[in-house]
Amino acid sequence: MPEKSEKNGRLNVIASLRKLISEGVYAPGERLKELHVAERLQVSRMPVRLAFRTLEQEGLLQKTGTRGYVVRQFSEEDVLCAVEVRGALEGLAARRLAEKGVTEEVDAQLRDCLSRGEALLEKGHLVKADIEVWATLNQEFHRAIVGATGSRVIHDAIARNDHLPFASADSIVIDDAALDREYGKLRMAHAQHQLVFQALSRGEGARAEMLMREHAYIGLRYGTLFGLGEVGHATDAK
Amino acid sequence: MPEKSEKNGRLNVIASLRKLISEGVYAPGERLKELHVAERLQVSRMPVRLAFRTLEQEGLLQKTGTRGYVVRQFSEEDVLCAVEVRGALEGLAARRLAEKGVTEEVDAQLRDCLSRGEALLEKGHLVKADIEVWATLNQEFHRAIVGATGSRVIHDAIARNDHLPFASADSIVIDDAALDREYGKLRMAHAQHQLVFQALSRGEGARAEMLMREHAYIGLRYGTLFGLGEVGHATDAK
DNA sequence: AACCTTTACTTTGGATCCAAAGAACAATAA
DNA sequence: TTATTGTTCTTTGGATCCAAAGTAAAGGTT
Repeated sequence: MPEKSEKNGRLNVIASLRKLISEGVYAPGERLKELHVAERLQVSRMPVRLAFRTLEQEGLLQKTGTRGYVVRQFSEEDVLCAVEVRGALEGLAARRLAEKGVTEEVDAQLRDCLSRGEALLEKGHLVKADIEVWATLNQEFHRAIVGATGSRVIHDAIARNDHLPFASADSIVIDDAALDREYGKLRMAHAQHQLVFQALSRGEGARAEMLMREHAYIGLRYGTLFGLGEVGHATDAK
Repeated sequence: MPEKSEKNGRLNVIASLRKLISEGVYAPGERLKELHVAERLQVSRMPVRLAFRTLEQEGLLQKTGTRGYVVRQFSEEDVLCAVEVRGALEGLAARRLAEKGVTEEVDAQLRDCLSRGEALLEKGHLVKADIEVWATLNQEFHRAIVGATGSRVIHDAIARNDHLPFASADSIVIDDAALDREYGKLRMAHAQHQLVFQALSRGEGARAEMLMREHAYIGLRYGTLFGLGEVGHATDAK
């Protein structure tokens, strides 16, 4: 049972349902009934209906022709496509930012992200908590760039495509081998961030775009990056 | 008062509201109240609430911090961004299709669109009805390409970004000068379609992508294309 | 007279009730 | 025995009611 918001004691039905789906409680392909979900979340059917509609537009649910919703299932190709879509859009954002010029504030933000990433790398290895640190860091870096373009249209377009279940970092299994892989992936991602930052600073729009598009592929599990096997979950949040 | 659906006598609240907004009945920046809209459309507040949520995700409405929704207003830069977003995504679709290879069925579809475009051009001038013919034709061409990629993820990403009010062709003023401009624009668009088709047929992915991205800009009013003045409405639907 | 507090009203979000559409099942006829 | 039709039940969509939160206004106090 998901916890309610402290602020008003209300349950965020959308978030809860999204969680249930990404946890696999509602399996891909499964039919979702309003009443069933409502009872499970202890709310009435109305907020569930609203949530269904939202999640449909996010792409998590699919309206069946006749009636009702079904949990959408994603193929490996879907994952790759989602990554490419994100790359295309963030690439667009990067190009615009480079052409527009990086303000001092954004420059400082990005530099901060990079130095924090540097600090993480210097330790030479990762512990479990570092994963979360990196996720936040990475998110900040990307958000800063997208935000700095100043275009809500682009920002929203990216946000709208960032709801697929494999875009969450929750499902990483953390053992030593995984930490090693993560470390390698982190090194790569950090290097790419540096390059993107360089291109942005120099105002090299086309290069910034290209680098950002390439960078998106790191969302696929590192180690399977070049073979594209086993791409069930990406870990490069946002 | 919008007409109800013949099928079940029900009113499509989302479509009606979208129409009201694009017609300017609800002006950009205006606060939208559930009750007010409900009374205007002669429905209860519930479907309006559903519609608000949908239209918010489409980007037509904006949730204000405190409460309520506001009709979103789009700047000229927003229009340009939306065009570039579409270009980026359709470019992606075109590249994928080229790399995957065009099936005979899709090849036939595209050829059909091209020959119908050719027929339209051969007349040497346009009449009012031709505008609609071209709009359909153009839509078919783009839909065929996006559909042929076989990726719902990409398809949906494009669909989600195709709801902005300026993406509709309704607002073209049709006088002789406008028809002349449309004819010129049509020639250009047709030529671009031909090039895209060529690249697709040859399996030239990068080129197809580039051409498609460029083609997106024709969504801005032709004649103001190079100066980017007066870009309030685009006419290249879908 | 200005500011703070309290109260009333506006507006949104949630719950329950009702109607209609679709699906499943059963019964009857061929 | 199978197919078709009618009936019942499930499930969704809409309407109305209720509660809570936020806003505005009015009155009191300093």
